[in-house]
Amino acid sequence: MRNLLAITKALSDESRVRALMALQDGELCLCQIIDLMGLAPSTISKHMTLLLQAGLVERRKEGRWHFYRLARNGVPAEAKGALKWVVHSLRDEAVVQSDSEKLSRIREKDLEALCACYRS
Amino acid sequence: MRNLLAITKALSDESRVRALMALQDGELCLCQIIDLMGLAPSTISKHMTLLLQAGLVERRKEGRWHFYRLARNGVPAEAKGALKWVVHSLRDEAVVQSDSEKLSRIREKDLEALCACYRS
DNA sequence: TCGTTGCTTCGTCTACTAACGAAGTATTGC
DNA sequence: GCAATACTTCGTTAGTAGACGAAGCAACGA
Repeated sequence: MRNLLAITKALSDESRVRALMALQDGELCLCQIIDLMGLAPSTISKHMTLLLQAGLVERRKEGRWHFYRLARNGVPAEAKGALKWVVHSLRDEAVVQSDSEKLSRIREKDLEALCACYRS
Repeated sequence: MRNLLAITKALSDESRVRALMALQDGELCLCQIIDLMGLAPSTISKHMTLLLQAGLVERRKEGRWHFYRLARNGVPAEAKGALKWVVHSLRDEAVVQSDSEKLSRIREKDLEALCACYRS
C-alpha cells in the first residue's frame, strides 16, 4: 500500500507527470528538465526525487551531472504497471507532444549552457 | 492529462484506495463504507464523490440509499487501466484482506442499523 | 404534507504540498 | 588546496486537501 501511494502521489502533479513523460525518448540531465519545465532548480530537483523514491525513475551520476531515465532494472511490479499505464494513457496528449518537440531542441543545446539557470 | 490527474489524485489517499478495493466483492451502500472506514459520513461522501468524478466508480440510487460499485459501463480507457493496475497491485495487501473480512460481517448487518451513524 | 431518514454540501480548522531563494554538499579544474 | 560548478537540502510562504459538525436536500412513510 505504501509503495502504491508513493506512486500515485508522485503521479498526482502535472509537472512530475510531464517530467516522467519527457524521459520516454531517453535520459535527461536535470538542467535539461529545468529548461523544459521553466521552474526553479530546487523545485525540479524535489520533483525528480519524489519520482525516484516512487521507483518510477532511475538516476545516474556522471561527474557533476545527474541523468534521469525511466526505471528499467529491478523495478517492482507496481511501478512497472504504473509506468505502462501512464505512458499508454498520455501517448497522444498535447502537452506531452509539445514537450517532446521542445526537448528535441533542448537536446541540441550544450549542457553547460543550460546550466546557466543555476547562476542567473 | 486532466482525466489522468483526476485519477491519480483520487488514488493518492489511502482511505479512497481502501474504499475502492472494498467494492471488488460487489456494490456497497454508503453507510456500509462508513462503517468499514470509521470516518465521518461527510468525509466518506466526499471521498466517494472524488472516485466518482475520476470515473473509477459508479453510483446507483435506490430510494434513500446510494450504492457504489466499480465502474464497468462506458469507462474511459484511462480509468479502466488504473482500476486494473490498482486491483492487481493490492490483491495481497494486508489492509485490503482485513477490510474484506470486516465487510463480510458488515454485509450481514441491516442497512437501517448501519445508518445509525447519521444520528449518533 | 410534514416529519424522518440517508446522504451531500458548506464552513471551519489543521496539516500537507508546491513554489521560491539561500545555504549546504559533492565533484571538477586549476 | 581552493574556487567554480551542478546540483540538493533547508526555511519560508501561499495554496490545497482531509477531517469534522452543522445545515441543506431529496426520497419515503404516515
